[in-house]
Amino acid sequence: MSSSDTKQQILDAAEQLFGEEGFTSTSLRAITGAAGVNLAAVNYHFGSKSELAKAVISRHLVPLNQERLRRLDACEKNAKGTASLEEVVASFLGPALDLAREDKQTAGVTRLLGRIYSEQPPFIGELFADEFQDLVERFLHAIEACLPELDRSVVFWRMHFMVGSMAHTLCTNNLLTLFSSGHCSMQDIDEVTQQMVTFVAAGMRAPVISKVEGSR
Amino acid sequence: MSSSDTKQQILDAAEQLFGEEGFTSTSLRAITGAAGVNLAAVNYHFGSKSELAKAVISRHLVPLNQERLRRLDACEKNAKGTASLEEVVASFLGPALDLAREDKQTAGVTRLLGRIYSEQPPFIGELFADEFQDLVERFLHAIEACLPELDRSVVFWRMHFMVGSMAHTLCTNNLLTLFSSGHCSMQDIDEVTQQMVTFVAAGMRAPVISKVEGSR
DNA sequence: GCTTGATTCAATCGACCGTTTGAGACGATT
DNA sequence: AATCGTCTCAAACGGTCGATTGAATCAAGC
Repeated sequence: MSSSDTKQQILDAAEQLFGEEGFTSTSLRAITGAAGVNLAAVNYHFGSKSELAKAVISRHLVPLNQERLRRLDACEKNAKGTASLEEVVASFLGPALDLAREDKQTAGVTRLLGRIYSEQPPFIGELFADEFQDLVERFLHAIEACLPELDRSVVFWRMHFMVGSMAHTLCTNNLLTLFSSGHCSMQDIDEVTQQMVTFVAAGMRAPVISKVEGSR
Repeated sequence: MSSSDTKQQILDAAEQLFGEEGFTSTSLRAITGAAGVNLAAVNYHFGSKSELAKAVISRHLVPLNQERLRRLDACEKNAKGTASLEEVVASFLGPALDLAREDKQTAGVTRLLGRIYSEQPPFIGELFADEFQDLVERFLHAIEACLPELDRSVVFWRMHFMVGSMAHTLCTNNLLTLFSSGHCSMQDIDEVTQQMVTFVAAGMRAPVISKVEGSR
């Protein structure tokens, strides 16, 4: 077994188990056991459990965010300037839901990516600074271009709600299946994407309530 | 120190630490240390760490869901039948955000309640069956009454997105403050509530895209 | 003042944790 | 054939974990 084989086996097993049980609840012994490699291999190849977790997340998060920007570029280019709000929202949400497509049975990556927001191991902070700063700025401007009448702070809030809808769907879709007695599931990713884009775009377009009216 | 004093100290400390660090990352020694009680007191008063977690969550979740239903009843009664969509949505979101009001500095309950969806300790399953089944049904019917043209499955999805926006805001609002360079924060809960209700209600009202149009 | 039940306490249990070690296996290079 | 990195392995390290024990403490009832 070559070096890279072992690294891949560890990454695959860790991704699965981190997604199922969370970061702290998953032991290196469980990971190496599932991967069929020696316990010491994690520290040899990755240095520590935290570095392994970073590697697991980056492996999918970096290409995901690249694809988001690629799709945003594409639809801005098509529109020769300002893309439609639905296209912008779909550029953000679509690639994330696409990850759930191949992942339907195991739900490893899906749950993991949905969970990175609410977990807060020490390494999460730097991850956001590295991977999300540019992304947020690009999408902020794209949405502002679609909705010029909105204050920037309102756009921030609505982007926050968009991320919440996505993250919640990625990591707790089984809950919805339970409550809906099976009527709603992640079987048809295209349908989920359409539902989410429709909801979020409409929420983004909501007229702002003036402060005077809101507080009387 | 009386028996109930010790129980309260433990509940308070556990709530705070579970919210900050998560369930598995928080040790009984950290909890009893912060509470100023003996380590064995947790197992004596609650039986186990899991039972303690259930008690911590129920202490706030049960009154929260009661308040939601109380507010829903109130606005349905005022409207003599069908309440407005904004009122229904506010009945669900308002009480949750109100918890963040007293909690601004410590963020114990807030983060904890936002996290119960994405964490999945073994006891979470029964918790949903016990505490959420009725609630979901009541709000489902209230929303369906406001939006009779929507399929039930669409209403389920949109309720799911509403819960996602709320949970994400409860447990990761510091992230939004970071990205928005401090322009958005949870300082003014009334404003956050209004932002969220506006967004969610507009998302709920979105016209459904017909399947034919969506797939061509 | 003694008894009784409820509570607190220090000490300890076995299990599991992440990490480290040093010896061996393997393949490529000389 | 000997050498040298790269990698794997069993074993062990010191610590922390949740849970339990049995003795000490306390308050209330008689």
